[in-house]
Amino acid sequence: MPDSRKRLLFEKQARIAQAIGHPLRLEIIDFLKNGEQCVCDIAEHIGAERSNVSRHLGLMVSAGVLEHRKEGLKVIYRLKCPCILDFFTCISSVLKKEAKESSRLLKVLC
Amino acid sequence: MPDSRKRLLFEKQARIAQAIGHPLRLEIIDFLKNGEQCVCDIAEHIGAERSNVSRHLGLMVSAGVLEHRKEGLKVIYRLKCPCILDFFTCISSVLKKEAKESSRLLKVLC
DNA sequence: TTACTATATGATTATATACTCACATAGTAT
DNA sequence: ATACTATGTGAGTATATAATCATATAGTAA
Repeated sequence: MPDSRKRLLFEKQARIAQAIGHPLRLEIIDFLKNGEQCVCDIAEHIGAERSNVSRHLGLMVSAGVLEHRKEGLKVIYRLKCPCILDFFTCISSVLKKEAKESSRLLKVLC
Repeated sequence: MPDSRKRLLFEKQARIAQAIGHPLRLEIIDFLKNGEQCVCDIAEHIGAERSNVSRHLGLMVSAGVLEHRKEGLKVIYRLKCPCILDFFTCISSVLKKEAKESSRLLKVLC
């Protein structure tokens, strides 16, 4: 793979990682794992302003993480690919590794 | 799980996702998958300023993605957990999904 | 000691992101 | 038509991030 193409790929990948790299957005993704939801229900669930939630949703759509459809007045968002949930598994491995280290350190100190 | 604890978890997870959400940092992680490297070799490989690379590395260490050790003058960085590489698999799934859609759209247009 | 190398970091600037408020739009209901 | 609701977006502000340059530190070698 040529260098310029590789760089473009890293940029695309970074965009996706960035799109999920925010606590509210992760909470939204976690909420949507059980099925599609409209903006106002998402906003209520995570306890944030609708306009703010709307922006976060737009960002995730443009990053290719979510997709949406209209239903009357409401706009319904859903995960574009359930594979995005693998992120949680992957992140958990990193956090577990960290937690193990902390507990090991704690044992040495006590 | 109580709400405050859940929020804290999302923040920790977001920090990790953010730590890999940058093209240069992804390139560094990709470079380190084959083994540990010192700062200057990393900087040369990705073609960026050492001071800049040093900051990116520090950021990833504090997010728990990398760890480092000293060896003489050099500081050697490595992946703290190879599981971070699963991110690439996960991201690829999202990108593939997107690519499939684009090609389907293209077929309709031509 | 001095000279050199690798790395980290303070200070600065530029840019990006997050959030809020106010308003516009679109659909629904009366 | 008016009134209402859900959503999106412009404008502004605050904060975070990225990059660069200059400098400091730490180890090496002469």
